Amino acid sequence: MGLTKTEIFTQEQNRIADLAKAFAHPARVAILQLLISRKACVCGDLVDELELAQATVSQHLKELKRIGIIQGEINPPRVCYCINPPVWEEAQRAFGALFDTFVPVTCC
Amino acid sequence: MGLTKTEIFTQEQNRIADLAKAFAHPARVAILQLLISRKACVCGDLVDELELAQATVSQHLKELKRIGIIQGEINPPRVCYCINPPVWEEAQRAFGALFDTFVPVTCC
DNA sequence: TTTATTCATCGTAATATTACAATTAACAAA
DNA sequence: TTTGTTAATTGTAATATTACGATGAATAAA
Repeated sequence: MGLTKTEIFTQEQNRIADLAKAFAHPARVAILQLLISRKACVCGDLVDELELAQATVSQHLKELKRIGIIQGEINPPRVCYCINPPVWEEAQRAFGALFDTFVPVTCC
Repeated sequence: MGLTKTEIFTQEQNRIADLAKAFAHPARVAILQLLISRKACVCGDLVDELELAQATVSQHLKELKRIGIIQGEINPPRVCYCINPPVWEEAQRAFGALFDTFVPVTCC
């Protein structure tokens, strides 16, 4: 099918899954890392850094914007992207909390 | 295409993306949470808990095993699953490090 | 006005993912 | 040996994702 049954999961589970998607492709990891390392918001030189077509980079940026973890400021003819702190911190908290719920136990 | 160009990314970026995939579907998040909450390793009652067909659950378990974040112990006719601590901690470290590299700056 | 630059969007092709029914495999118990 | 139970695997259908060329929109500069 390829169609996730979101209705049978909690809102939290669906949100975590969505936030994880921001990191679930190496190109998006690379984009996020670039946006962080160049403290100033990088624009389309992402295309130069990544060996991907401009349309492909734009598509990944769109997905990151949909999730909310980055924001873009139009500054014609350029667009300036950067991490969106509230959502970044939301992800940090959500994953941090999830990771912390596991306490190693002898098992199986 | 649907075919990720893994060769143009670093090993670290590809690994983070792979680890993120463990959390990038709400069913897998639910499975991981169940494996954690029932400290004893749950087996196929995952199928009862999740409103998903057995084959679907098995497929998600296979993906989680591929990533390495869970392990299964065959205990016929049952299989006992649990979190694989080293990989869980690898993910915790990897995401923790990534989250910490971002320091909020005024931007755009 | 024309031209150049940057980036989003559209269209398209190929592969991946999600989901499930049906089957198979592996074993315990009768 | 036969039967029952559990879970993996297979086959299949439908949707999603990834990637890119081409086009379009928006604006600055000439």
